[in-house]
Amino acid sequence: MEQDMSHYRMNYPDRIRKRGFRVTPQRQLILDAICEGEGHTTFDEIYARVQAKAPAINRATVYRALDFFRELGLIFAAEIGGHTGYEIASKPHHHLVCRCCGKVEDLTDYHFHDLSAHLLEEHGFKAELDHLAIPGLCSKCLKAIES
Amino acid sequence: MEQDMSHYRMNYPDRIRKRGFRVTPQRQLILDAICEGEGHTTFDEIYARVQAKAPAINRATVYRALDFFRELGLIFAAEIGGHTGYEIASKPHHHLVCRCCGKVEDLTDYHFHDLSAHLLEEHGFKAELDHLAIPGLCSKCLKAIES
DNA sequence: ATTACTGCAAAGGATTTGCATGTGA
DNA sequence: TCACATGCAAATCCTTTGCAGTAAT
Repeated sequence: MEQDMSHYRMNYPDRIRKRGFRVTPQRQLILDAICEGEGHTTFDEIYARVQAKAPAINRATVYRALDFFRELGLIFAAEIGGHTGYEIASKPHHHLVCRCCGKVEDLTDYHFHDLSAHLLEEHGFKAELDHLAIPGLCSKCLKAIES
Repeated sequence: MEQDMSHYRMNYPDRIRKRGFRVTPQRQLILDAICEGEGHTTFDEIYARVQAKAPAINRATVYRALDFFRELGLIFAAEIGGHTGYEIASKPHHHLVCRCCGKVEDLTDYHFHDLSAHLLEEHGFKAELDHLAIPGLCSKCLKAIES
C-alpha cells in the first residue's frame, strides 16, 4: 500500500544492481539515448544515437537492453502506429496520435477518472489508463482536410 | 452528407463488384472465417479456419485479402497486445484488453463524448474513438490478484 | 477477352537466439 | 572469481513481392 513515486526517475544504477544485474557502459548509453528523445523514441532512433557515440554496440544488445529496462519498469514500450515507441517511465500521460501526419502529442492532463470508474462499476474491468494511444487528427491536418 | 449506415454489414459482393473488383471463393472463405470469430481474430486463426476448408489457399492470398477488405472498409484491423486483430466492420465499439489473461472484451456502450469534446476544444485534436484498445485487468484476474 | 486474382517461391525486414568471449560486482 | 552481458552470426518469424498461370466479369 505504499504511496511510492520513486519509480519515476529513480536512481537507476542502484535499482539495477539491487536486483543482481549489472550497470554497463552499453546500458548507460542506451538509456541516455532514450532520455535524449522527447517522449516516444523508436528503436532506430535509439540505435542511431547509440552508434554515434559507440559504433561497436550491436543491435542485439540494444534489443536486449530495451527488454531489460522494460521489465525493470525503467521505460515504457507502446505500440503507436504500427511501430514500437520507447520512453522513460515518468508521470502517466497519453498520446494523441495523428493518423494523417503521424505526429504524436503528449496529453498530460486528462479527464479519464469518470471513465475509469464507470468501467470498474459496470464491467468489473480495472482500466490502466496510463499510456493510452488515442487515434485521430491533429489540428493542422484537421484544417488541411476541412479546407 | 448522406446519413448512410450501410457500411455496417452491407451486401459485400455488390460492394466489391461495384468498384471493379472480383468476388472469389478465396475471398468468401476468408471473410467467412472472420465472421466466425467473435470480435477480433488473429491472422493465424483466420488462416487455420480457411485451411480447414480449402487447404490449397495460400498465406499470401490471405494477407492480400485482409488488406483488400480493410481498404474497402469491410473489416477493421487493430493492434492489440502486439498482434493484429481483424474483425467485421460493425458498430463502433472498444476493447477491454486484459494484460493478465489476454482476454479481449467488447465494450459497446461508452462514455467518451465528453472526452472527445474536451480534446477538440482544448487541444484541437479530433479524436477518432471508434476502436480504442483499453488495457487493464479483467474482473477474473483482478480477483485472482487481490486474493 | 480482358485484367484482376491466385499460388508459388523467393525476398525482405525486424527481432531473437546460441555460443564463445569479455567484464562488472 | 564467476555469473551476467556483449558481439557476432545464424536462425527465425512475419509479411511482402514478382511472376506465370487461372478465373471472374
